Amino acid sequence: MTDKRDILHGTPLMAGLAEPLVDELLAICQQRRLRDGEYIYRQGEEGDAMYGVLEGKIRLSNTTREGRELLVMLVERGDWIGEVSLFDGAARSQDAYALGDTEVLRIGKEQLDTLLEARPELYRYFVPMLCRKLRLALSYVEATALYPLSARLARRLLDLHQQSADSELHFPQEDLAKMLAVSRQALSRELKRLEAAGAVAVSYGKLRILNVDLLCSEAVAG
Amino acid sequence: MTDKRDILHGTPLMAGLAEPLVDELLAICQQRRLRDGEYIYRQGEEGDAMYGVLEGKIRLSNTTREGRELLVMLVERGDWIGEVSLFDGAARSQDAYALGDTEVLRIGKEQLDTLLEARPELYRYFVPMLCRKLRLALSYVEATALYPLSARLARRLLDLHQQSADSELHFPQEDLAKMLAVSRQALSRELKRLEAAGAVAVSYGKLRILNVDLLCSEAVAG
DNA sequence: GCGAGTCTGTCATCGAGGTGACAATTGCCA
DNA sequence: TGGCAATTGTCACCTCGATGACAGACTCGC
Repeated sequence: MTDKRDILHGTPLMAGLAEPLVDELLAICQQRRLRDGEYIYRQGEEGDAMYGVLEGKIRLSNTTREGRELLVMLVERGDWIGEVSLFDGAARSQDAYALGDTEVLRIGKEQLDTLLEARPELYRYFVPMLCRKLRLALSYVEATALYPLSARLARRLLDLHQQSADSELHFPQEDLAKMLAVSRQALSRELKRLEAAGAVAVSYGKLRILNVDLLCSEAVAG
Repeated sequence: MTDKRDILHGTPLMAGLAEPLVDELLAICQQRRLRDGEYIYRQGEEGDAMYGVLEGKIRLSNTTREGRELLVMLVERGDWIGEVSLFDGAARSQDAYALGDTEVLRIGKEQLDTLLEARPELYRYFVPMLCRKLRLALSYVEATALYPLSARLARRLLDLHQQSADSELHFPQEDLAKMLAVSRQALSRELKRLEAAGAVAVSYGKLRILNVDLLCSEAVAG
């Protein structure tokens, strides 16, 4: 229970939420356990709830009819997803599914609406969260449109490095490729380049950031 | 003055704002006239105000050191920009400059903060606005990553068609190319294709949407 | 310790779209 | 009306990254 509490007013979103509000939020949360690969929602569905990650990871992705996939975001402990559909009433814009066994908090639309009605001051705590996501999305738009793979990779590595506050990134190159929407082969080539330059160390199923400054200079090289 | 009033609680954002709040917002707005090409702010600067368009257009764009430009958004009457930097305190993520003679409302950071302090219920009206921008940005990320130029163009034309509620789009192909971050030549070729198919009519400095259904089918074609 | 499945490195081939160049067209203004 | 700048159409050439194929490396479970 202190667990849930930490999630709610720790980490990025809802930071600084007043204690009584945390309680009221906790009161409308249901805890749910998901098995690896289990879907939370799918693109195009109605949005009936938002979810916060307690433990494990959630993949947010878009997939084309032909099966090409874009990994929009790896959602980790303390992040919330699905709130946009609750606010604007429009359909889910991505698929969301668990990566490994995962524990989430679920807040249903009705309960949230009721709480927001009673406590409109809660709205303000969603603002920083939306701003953060908007900035992230805009930076992806910019990077994809204007910079070559080498720079985009460096940027993304820096993002991931900062986000997880860990120099070890644990996922296959395939996933990183899907984040950048490039082929695994092209990604592998770029990683080798970065490794040769001493910026990262690549090994089976993970990679380590060695030199942040080097990555920064790669990130701006045109 | 009724003018400003209409902008504030008309069009997409802050719709449904209660009358007294509109008054208080109007009270902290300064009206400003901009000449063609005049910059409102530049990428990397501190954000000290947000702006709403009364008349004319604002271009939001990212530019690389080498001069390649991405036209993130054409901001029109009733839209607001620059609010994200006020909320999160981080730097401007795009350049913003007037396209033609333009009239804007400016709300300074201090005044907004004061008003938000006094009237925290105002926060909730920013939420739909942020959601809308986030969805738009995510749809661009998705489209750029997963779909070929032909589909992205069709989607963008549909977006612009809906946004301006006008079947005539008045800007050179060069601008449309910068929105999609492709070369003018490639865009021209695609437009010719669409014209041959009867979806649009292309002429000097403008184009007309003729067949929305046709564009829709282009938009999903892999 | 062995085999199956996963992950990584590398190659040849191909296509979408960038680049540079140039002609044709249109609008605008003197 | 004539000239100039902006816009558009089109072409040849090139580059980046996709694709498909395959071999080697690593893990994990039996």
